[in-house]
Amino acid sequence: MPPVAALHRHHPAVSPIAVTFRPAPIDGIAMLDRIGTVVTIGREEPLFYEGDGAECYYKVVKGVMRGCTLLADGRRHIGDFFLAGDFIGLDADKTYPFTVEGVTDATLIRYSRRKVDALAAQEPQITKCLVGLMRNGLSSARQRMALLGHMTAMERIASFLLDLADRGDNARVALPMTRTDIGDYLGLTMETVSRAFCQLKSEHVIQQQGVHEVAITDRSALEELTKAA
Amino acid sequence: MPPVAALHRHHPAVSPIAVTFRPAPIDGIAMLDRIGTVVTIGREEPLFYEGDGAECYYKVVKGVMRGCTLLADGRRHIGDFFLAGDFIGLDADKTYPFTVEGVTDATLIRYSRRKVDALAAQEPQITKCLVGLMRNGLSSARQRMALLGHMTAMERIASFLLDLADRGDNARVALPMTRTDIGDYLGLTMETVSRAFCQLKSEHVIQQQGVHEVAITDRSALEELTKAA
DNA sequence: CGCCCATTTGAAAATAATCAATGGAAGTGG
DNA sequence: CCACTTCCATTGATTATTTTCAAATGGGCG
Repeated sequence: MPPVAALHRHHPAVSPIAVTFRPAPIDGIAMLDRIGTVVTIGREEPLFYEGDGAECYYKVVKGVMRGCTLLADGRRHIGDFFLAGDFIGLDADKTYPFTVEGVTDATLIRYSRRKVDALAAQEPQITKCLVGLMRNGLSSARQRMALLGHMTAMERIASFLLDLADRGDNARVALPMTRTDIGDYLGLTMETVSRAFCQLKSEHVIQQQGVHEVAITDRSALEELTKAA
Repeated sequence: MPPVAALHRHHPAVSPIAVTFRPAPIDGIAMLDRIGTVVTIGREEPLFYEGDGAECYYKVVKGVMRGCTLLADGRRHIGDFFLAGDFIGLDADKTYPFTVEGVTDATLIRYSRRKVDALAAQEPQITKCLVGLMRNGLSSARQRMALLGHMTAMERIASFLLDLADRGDNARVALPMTRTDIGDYLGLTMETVSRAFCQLKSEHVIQQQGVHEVAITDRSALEELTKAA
């Protein structure tokens, strides 16, 4: 149930307070898009590195990105997968706290933070909107902590699949990332991830169309597995 | 290294933009305090429950609070310990996403959200301040995910102790919460927590003055143990 | 002073990690 | 277009860590 990616979900349209007359109420994100520019990133290509000056926000339009940090002992932690609609960088202070790379080829919109701040100063809707996105990020972070702290391998995988299912073609789930990526995201090894998938397959809960796509054939069974959270 | 509690740290004084003349620049939090009221909570007493309408923010003045959720299988997850200076409820949308209870007797300041919003509409500093606090929350949530996903029991305990040490009397650490609380916070069982403490004690890394206070005698050893993150 | 609850300690069981080898798919270069 | 190479995924066996179950200890509070 914990949403896969943090800073997304255009939350239920902000109530349009008509301070000045305007042809139609404009959503905060729509306003942002006016100052955005398009960026494309290739598979395994970095968008920015941990420690880089955080000068921009990004929104994923197409493809999947991952945010990861290298731990002191060489292990890699994936903090988030960013799917279409997700925002990247809202939580950065002066510098980005993690590296972001393309899991697939991807298209993003880049928003200069300077410009966003300027716009936000005029349009309180923008700020409201960004704060809402951050709230969502905190909410999903909280759920993921419960997952990482208290769930078994199978429960984590089940949650992960349901999250992805809820964000796309319910039932047909794309898994563009590697098993290692999934492991680094869920706090498991690649082998454990693989075994969990195989078990779900053998129990006819999912079907696999190649390694990077699964069909959920028994959603309720998956939901049962996440009952721990 | 992951900060124990999320929404705190009066961040480096916001640059005072003198829009109108004012005797002295007033920090966002100081402005907030004017509309706050004091609340006291006893040990094991709830401040609010998960699902309650989120009508207030709180700041801890004295004592320790915990934010917890009950998982579907009966297990309990502690999302955060809130220490003096920490804010509670900033991440709530319509309702509080977790129950908050006193670990010790505690004193808090309650801020009506309605009033805060009204004040924030006039004073952009307030919003900046709140956004900064949320950013800190996201930052610590991220670090805690890495901890829960990738660290061993001993590494988690070491991180936890260092976090607490960094927030108080460096070296003399108060542990008002039970071993079970710590376990529910770190994703471990009470027994594992106890064993880790005992091992640290036997290795002369810490000393115990009763169950609820430890003295760090070898900080660098603790830091070494967290090298995984 | 005695009871109760949290903590500590011990032993057994379960879960996931690690080590190791095989299988397969995608991409490269001839 | 095919063969080769490389990387990723799967599978198996073993090991390590943590949980679970159980019992004993000890401190704090009435």
